[in-house]
Amino acid sequence: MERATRYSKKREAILAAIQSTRCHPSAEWVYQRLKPDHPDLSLGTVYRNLALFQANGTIHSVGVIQGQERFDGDLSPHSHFICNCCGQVIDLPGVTPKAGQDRAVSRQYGLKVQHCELTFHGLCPDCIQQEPFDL
Amino acid sequence: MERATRYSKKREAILAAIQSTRCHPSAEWVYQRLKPDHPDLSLGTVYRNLALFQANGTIHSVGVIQGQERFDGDLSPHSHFICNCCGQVIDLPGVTPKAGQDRAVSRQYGLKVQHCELTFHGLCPDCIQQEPFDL
DNA sequence: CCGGTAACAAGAATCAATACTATTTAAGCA
DNA sequence: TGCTTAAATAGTATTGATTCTTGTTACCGG
Repeated sequence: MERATRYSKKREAILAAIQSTRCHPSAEWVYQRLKPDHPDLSLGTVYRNLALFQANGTIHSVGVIQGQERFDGDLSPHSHFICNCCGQVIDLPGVTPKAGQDRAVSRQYGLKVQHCELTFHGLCPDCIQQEPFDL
Repeated sequence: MERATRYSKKREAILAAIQSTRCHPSAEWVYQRLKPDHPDLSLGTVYRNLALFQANGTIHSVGVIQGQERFDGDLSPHSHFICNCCGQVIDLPGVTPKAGQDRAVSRQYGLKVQHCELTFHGLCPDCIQQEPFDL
């Protein structure tokens, strides 16, 4: 009684788009990116497939930034920095939570931890320059 | 040339509502909570003041969960667990990132880290029971 | 080739969040 | 206390990301 997932060219293109960029795209970004090669692509299809990829763990959500959900196709352990000013997301490879912390939390609180994320917020190099005064 | 911030009974009530609960409320929750005592409260006022509190660091955002932004009036260092099933947020007091990691990231990447958060995702005790099969 | 169904496009609907405008009210001062 | 004025608000309209609906297309097994 498995729900089959058929092959689809659009779905493949959507996944490829996410996995081939480091910019942590939104649904709209993916849509605009694929539009030229897939003129009949629908925004709804992008949303549907992003949800699908997220559900089966193929991609992760970085969270909602300035009103739009942002995704990440890089599953290697790393953290993110999010600029409070421009909304840019920067990868922080090698930056991770304490080892075993997820398991410790699961045990201590009776939870089933499936994912753990460490996120930093502040100003990116570009925005630091444009902010003459502090904070 | 400072922009004065006048006293406002509604604003005080909104802050009190957030600080007096452990449920990490949304704007809508605060609105419904205060409605009985403040029949003429406007949802816009709730949003405006939540943004104000967030801007001056009186409250923090937990992030957007199931389409609604959730807030936290507890500024003590702690982390959160978010249930992927019911959206409940559970406090994890004492659970923190590695000490000094924010400063290390700032230095290493030339960023200005203002805030750092560690978040766990998975199933809460209630939802574990209702999920007979894994994940 | 045919029937069943996943995937899809297009557009409508939803709804959290924001913007707008007229009104109310806090705060300083005579 | 009464006056002034700009912040704060209520109420309503609007926005915009996301989801849903409907009818169509295309893949797959038989």
